[in-house]
Amino acid sequence: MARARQKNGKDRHAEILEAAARVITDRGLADTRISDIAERCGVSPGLILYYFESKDRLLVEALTSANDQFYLRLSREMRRMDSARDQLQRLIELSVPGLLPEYERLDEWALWIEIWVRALRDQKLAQEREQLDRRWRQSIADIIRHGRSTGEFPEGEDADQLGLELGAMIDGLAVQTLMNDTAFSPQRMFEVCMDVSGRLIGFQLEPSTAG
Amino acid sequence: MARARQKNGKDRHAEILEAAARVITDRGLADTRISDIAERCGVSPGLILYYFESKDRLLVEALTSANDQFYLRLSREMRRMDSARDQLQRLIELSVPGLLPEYERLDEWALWIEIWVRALRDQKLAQEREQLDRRWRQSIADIIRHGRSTGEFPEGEDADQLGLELGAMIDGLAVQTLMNDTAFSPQRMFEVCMDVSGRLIGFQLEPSTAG
DNA sequence: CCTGACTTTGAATCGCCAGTCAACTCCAAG
DNA sequence: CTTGGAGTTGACTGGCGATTCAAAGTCAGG
Repeated sequence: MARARQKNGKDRHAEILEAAARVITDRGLADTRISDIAERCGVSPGLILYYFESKDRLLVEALTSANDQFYLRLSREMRRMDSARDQLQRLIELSVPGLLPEYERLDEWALWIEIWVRALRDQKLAQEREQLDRRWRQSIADIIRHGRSTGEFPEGEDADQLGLELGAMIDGLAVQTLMNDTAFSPQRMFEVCMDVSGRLIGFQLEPSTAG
Repeated sequence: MARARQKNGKDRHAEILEAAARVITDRGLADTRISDIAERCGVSPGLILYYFESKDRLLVEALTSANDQFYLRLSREMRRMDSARDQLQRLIELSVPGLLPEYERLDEWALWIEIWVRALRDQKLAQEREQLDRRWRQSIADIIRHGRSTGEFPEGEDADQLGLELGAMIDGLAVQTLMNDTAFSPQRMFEVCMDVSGRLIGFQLEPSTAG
């Protein structure tokens, strides 16, 4: 019920959310106008407010739902893999801004930073953010636990703790990478993440690409 | 010359920059109005634009100059200490949002996130940011080099590389902490940072507070 | 072919705020 | 005392953009 598809088969609600996420990525939250979103959907500005109570609500929903989709994609992939090491590698790959062209990445990280800024003053968004972040750390911790149960990884520090540490490092590095720091390429971020993960979790890295 | 003090001894330029930084911290970059800044200075809105070409320039300058001051404070403190371990600990203390009340911290990190967001679309600010960040990693790397030269720290991975890794982790954790994540206190961040630093650099942590 | 609910439009309204400006204060120098 | 320039004020302008709204359009069911 609730939000059914239109006659022509489009789900306007979702369509607008996606357009909004794209516009935010392009222009930044602060410079996103309703008419930009409308334009991207090929509809009139009025329609946007027909589907969303206000610009504010729309933007917040767009930010979180984009993140949701990233998470869904991630966990779908994780489920398909047996090896914890492969899972970890894939998680890192997906986390490096601009590493994989395949998914026409709309740079989730840019949205993520916008969430941070806004969550500082928006109670509701702050809670959502915390939820999303918990899930993110959890994914990492789960991989570690999985690896330990299969013997791929040695026992060691608390997995949740490691999830926190690695998650934070990935966050920090992703920001650098997103900023296009000249001292820093996506490839480099990938290597650093794998390397530090190896040292903190306690497994050996294959030398180079495929040793 | 250039920017001399006023008759009454005030340096309006600096005064406005500081007020701006404060307002940005309170209200967020997006909701900062010229009149807010004026109000905080106790002057009329017109005066703000008498001293700064435009709101935009003022805001950018406020963001970077606040960060500058953090750096100056940091390096001043570092110079006073001999022990690399003490330096590292102090650097981390200063980096944890809300750990030290002493410096009426205006939460540099909140400003830092605003810089990230804006640097994504502002070429000039992007360059400044990179400069500031380089300095930040450098500070960490310098401490490590210092510690190795005195024998406090063992030789190991490239110091600049470690600076990058630790810097990123501190960034990531600082964001979590700033967000007031319930799973996360300033104290906890401090411990995690010290712990991971120990493991990555290769020194032993004193057990607990003062072992 | 009607009817009415759901969609869509685009023009009109409305408040807000950056930036402008003419006038005023204050002071130092002559 | 002047005078001139820096500093300061606060009212005013202009444009922008969120939101509203009345008028159309579309379509399913009767």
